[in-house]
Amino acid sequence: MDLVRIYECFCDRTRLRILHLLTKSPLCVCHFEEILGEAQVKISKHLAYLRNRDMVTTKREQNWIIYSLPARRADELERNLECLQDCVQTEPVFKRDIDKLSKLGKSCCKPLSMFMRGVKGRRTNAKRQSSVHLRS
Amino acid sequence: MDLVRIYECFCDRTRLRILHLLTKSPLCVCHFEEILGEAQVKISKHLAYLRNRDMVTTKREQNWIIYSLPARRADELERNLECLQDCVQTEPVFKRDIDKLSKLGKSCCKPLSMFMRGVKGRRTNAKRQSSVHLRS
DNA sequence: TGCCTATATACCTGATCAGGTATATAGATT
DNA sequence: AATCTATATACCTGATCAGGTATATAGGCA
Repeated sequence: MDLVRIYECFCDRTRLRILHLLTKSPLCVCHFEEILGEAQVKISKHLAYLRNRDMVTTKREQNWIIYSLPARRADELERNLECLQDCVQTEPVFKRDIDKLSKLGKSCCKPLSMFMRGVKGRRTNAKRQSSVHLRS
Repeated sequence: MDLVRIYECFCDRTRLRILHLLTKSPLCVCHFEEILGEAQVKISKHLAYLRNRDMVTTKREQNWIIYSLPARRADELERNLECLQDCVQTEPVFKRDIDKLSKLGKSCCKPLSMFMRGVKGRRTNAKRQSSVHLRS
């Protein structure tokens, strides 16, 4: 995977928040709308941007399209996602996003736990992933 | 330092190569021209971009402007520079740049070793210095 | 003084992008 | 079948950007 491509995906705040959230859990568009507080079209277009660059994968679950990080990630991507998780601590908005994520519950479409079936985090961030309680 | 700003600086290949080189050594514009094989104006404009975002600092040394990474770097920047150094191994162009860097010698302006010590009063005997030692 | 060298900047063009409004589409539901 | 819901896309605008050409500038030097 092209390094510059990764940074292009990282260099917009909305996309960075989306990717950061995805390191914690697969999510559908309405989750992002809810957590980021942004219009559907804006979320949708950033997701398309990421999808076009193989930065996220999708699957349909009834009415919803669930976005995930790809199961197999190039080393560079994995490293940068880890770096991102270390770096966001200095910027409150990312923490707030995670907060909202853990409080989502059933406020929007399906309980998150549904989306996580058959999705496992990868080695290094498995620990981090479990630090957010996603039970509905 | 704003995370997104960092990624904006990283998301162009020329800038990424410049920053990667700077993790090894301070360099002047003609060094970049030589190593990257790009026109002066292109290098200069990317350096200005980085300078405007406090990603690099400059000092004048006789005829040359020496670019360095800032001495004190925000945690996020430092982490991402380290991550970059880990990541570039998959892309040959970065390795080639470092190769060229170590072979620069006197082919262009001053021996690198000059730039690496914070000299101010050494103009008169600077010319005698011939050997190049690169921090790796 | 005036020229030289290294570097910066002004200006132009075409590309990409972010965000908005309006509309389309695919699958689910009735 | 028609309709509803979640999501995607077409189209528009203004901003930023990359790269090119031409020119400016600052300091060193003859």
